[in-house]
Amino acid sequence: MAKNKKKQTELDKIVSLCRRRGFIFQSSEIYGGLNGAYDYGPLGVQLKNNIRDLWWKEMTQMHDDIVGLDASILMASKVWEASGHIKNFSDPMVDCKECKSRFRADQIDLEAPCPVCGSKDSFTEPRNFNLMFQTHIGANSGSASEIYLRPETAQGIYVNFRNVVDSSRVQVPFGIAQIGKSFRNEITTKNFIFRSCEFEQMEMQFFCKPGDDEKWFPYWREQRMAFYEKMGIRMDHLRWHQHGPKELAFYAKDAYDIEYNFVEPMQWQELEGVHSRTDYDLTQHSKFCGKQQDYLDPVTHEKYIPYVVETSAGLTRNVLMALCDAYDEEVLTTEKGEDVRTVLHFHPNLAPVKVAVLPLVKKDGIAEMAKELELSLREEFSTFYDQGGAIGRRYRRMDEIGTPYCVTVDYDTKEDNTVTLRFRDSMEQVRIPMSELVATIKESTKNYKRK
RNA sequence: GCGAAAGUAGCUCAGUGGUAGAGCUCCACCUUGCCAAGGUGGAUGUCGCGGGUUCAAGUCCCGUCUUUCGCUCCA
Repeated sequence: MAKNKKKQTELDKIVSLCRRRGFIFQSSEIYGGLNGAYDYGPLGVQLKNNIRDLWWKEMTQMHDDIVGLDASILMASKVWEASGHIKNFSDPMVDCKECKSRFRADQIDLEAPCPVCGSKDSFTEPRNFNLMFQTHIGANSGSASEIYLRPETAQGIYVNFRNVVDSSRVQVPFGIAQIGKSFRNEITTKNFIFRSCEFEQMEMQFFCKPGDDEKWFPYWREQRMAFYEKMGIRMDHLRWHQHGPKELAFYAKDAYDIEYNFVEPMQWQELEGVHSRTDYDLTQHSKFCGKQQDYLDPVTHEKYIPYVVETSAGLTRNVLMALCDAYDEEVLTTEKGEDVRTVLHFHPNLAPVKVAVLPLVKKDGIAEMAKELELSLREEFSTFYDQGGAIGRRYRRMDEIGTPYCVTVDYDTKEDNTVTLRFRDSMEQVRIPMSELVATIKESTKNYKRK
């Protein structure tokens, strides 16, 4: 009978909103659901695509020293041997038979008593947990055909380093950007889409001369943080976390994470990593494939294996961050009493629906006029037309999915071709000629500042 | 994967072995001249899934899947 009466956390509310309004659903829900996998609904996929497009534009279009790539998810198993994933992603684990606690075999003394319950000789034999998804390529399932779904996108870039250098007329220093899915057999999935088995990464590997990484590493840290400011994220919710010696991966020279202060109960969690990876990856691939993955400087004729500065952001995590950052419940005092307005303060560039067109009433040709206006705006913006229910109710529905602009057509529109433009954050409205709508919305988007 | 708790309409929940419920949402029509909750009508469920006990199971038992919290891990 003891019901789960724990109060709903901020994250619970966001999960609920995502489901209710069609942002994010659990995978395979009609079959009871699949742990750690999520489906993006009509609004969710648009939000995700908007973030993805902003990142891609920022990294490739705005930096002429970065080129794009889309590598295959399936790669030769040798890639993962070279990268160290096969060795390092298989953590041998032991369980205590008494208290059922689980430990990494390499992190505890197997001869000592269990650190949790103190039982002696209670550990199971170490067992491997490979965090990489494994499958077989080809019809035969022999060990020769064993293959993995990539656990990170970075290796797809490293193994194409020579291809890009040989075909693109790029010169070091330059970067390769890639967006794509990665897969990890996480033991525990947690916090909604924050950690899932299938996730999307937005990565850029910047190749530079050894030593120059000292310059590029701070440069990219600054660039990446500036990106979030452009996205309209509240900057007091972002911070840097530098990896201490113990956190640092064995190959990394230095590593910073951008952390975001997610809503309760998550708080500060990693959003993106900016890591200095030295020549580790290219050196490893040189060894394993037998071909030097090096670079010949056409000017100085120096030959070297470049150092790498990596920016690696989770697209999936960015979606959750955008939702958390935007989510707000405003208490409004109206004539009818107190009213709570749920609103997503997305930057207009992120909002899945940018402009809603609403007829004030359905009759007297108002609806037809509004529909026509909506059609004319489609070329410029993602639009939504809604004629159902009271006008205030329709505004609130748009607030809840983060639509920044609502355009209302009324009787005056028939007379003088003006419409009301209503702003989501301030709830203010201005009366403008229809002909100025596109320019006004674009201008407002450009100057958008999160309250 | 281990331990604990939970799963009933799109959402929040009531229903303690005897015909499946409420409020909100949603849809249609009316009303509505700019910020939710006005009127009338309507739709929605293999009570997570599978098995068992019983004349009878949403309710009791077992398994399973999912969710939440801890352990472990992490872009």
